[in-house]
Amino acid sequence: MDEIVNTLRKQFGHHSFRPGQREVIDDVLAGRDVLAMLPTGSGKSLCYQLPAYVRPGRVLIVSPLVSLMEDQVEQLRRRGEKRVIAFHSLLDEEEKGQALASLADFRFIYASPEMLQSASFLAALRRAPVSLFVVDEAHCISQWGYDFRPDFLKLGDVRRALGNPPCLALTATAPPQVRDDIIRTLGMREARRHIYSVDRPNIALKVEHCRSPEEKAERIIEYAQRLKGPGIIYFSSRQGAEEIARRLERSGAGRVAYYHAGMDGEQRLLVQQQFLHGQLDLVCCTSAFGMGINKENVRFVLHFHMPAQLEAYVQEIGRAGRDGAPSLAVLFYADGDGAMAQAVAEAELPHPHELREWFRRLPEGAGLDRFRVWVETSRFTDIQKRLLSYVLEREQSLVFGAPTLLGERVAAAVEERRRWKRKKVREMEGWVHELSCRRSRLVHAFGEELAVRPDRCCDRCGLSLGDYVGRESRQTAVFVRDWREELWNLFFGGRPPHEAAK
DNA sequence: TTAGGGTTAGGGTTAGGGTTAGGGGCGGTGCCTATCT
Repeated sequence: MDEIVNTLRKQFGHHSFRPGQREVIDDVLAGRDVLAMLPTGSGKSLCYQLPAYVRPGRVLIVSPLVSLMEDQVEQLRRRGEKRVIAFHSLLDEEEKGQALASLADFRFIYASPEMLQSASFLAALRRAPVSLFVVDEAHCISQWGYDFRPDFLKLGDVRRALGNPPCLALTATAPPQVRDDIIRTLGMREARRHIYSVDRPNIALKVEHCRSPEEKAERIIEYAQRLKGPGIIYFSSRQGAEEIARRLERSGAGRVAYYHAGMDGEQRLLVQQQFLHGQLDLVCCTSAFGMGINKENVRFVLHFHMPAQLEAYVQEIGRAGRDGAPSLAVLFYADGDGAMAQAVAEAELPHPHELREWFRRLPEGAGLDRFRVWVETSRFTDIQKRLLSYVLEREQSLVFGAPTLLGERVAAAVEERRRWKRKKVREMEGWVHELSCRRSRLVHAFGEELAVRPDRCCDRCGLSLGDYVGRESRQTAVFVRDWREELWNLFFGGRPPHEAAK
């Protein structure tokens, strides 16, 4: 038996690979740069975890969310791996110092792109060389890097600073343009691409046109009351999510909660845990409820608002039906939703005239440091400031003595981003107004042709909702457990021994 | 002599009151660090 299969059994307790894993692992072990697009729930993390047991050296995993890093660390520790650490802001100074001093002892090092901008962290990584550079959820490079979190775009420089170790980029949803962008940004050479379909045949697709937001609200409540749960309802505003959650609760649609980034961390964690453990039927949320929500049996995903791009839509409906059972995705659309999606998407981009005006007022002959101070003290929003700082840094080669020229450059970069976002919204709207099969249109946007059309495909192919209706599994009251049982479950999982014997 | 009640100081934790800036509904996504009663 070969060494790789042996490691799979010994370390992970599996007897065979899922589609794609073996091919990716072989290329990683051969030291090639790899871009892997594997469907959600296909075991992407195995693609870098297994090679770490076959080859010596350290694996650096760049991850977009602290909660994702923590999940992975916990999973590895449960499997008996002690040589694992996550670097993020929740680590206190002492822990951080100790870990930096003994970095060479770790096998898996998780970090955010922001942390990788820290000079001391990079220096420690250079002393304890990285043998594999992994970027998890690599589509964030394109989706967030150009405005929201520019440090994603600096990952190529980070990799270079670490001596260009082999690179593995992992994602579940990246259209061809985004794949090229990931490869370019990370400076991958002759990258092997392992691309699997984004299509999820067990999720039926439907769009409902409504005349007004109120009509949408009523329809959503009707659906939520009748459909088999559990389900997720997405909104583009926090207020909308809270409001509909309250109406749903009053209407007796089951156990409902809302979730968005405006809540404190503890509340968010509680809702997430309750949903995961089957104590909630419905979550009304913004896009904050996303990565890291791994629940097998979500039966439907509804959209009150249209997301600003197809990739986001695919990611959000992809939280349904991970167990493979029939599931439903319905998007509710009213005139003007496209404009809202655009407004939300563009809010973080500064207006071109505002930008030109700001640059016009700057004195001539200043260096990068002074520009930084001006950006900090300007009236742009925090996110706009970050975008400005990034573009300024990128244009360093330009003569800083000519603010108007620099202003034109920055304004042009921002305009390009605005055009890209508009194109994305138009593509999403095009899908909403599609007259023939929605599934083929969706996979087409990802550069695929639809091979097999499932029986329950989409509303354009004739879809009966009867299969998704029924509430027999829905509980009406919250099941309150004994506190001893609750505590036991929190600490050890399951029920206490004397309870289990009953 | 001893059990039991009361008092006090000191350490640790948490909830929420107080202060400030900026003024009109207007949307979403998260890292990080350094400050506070």
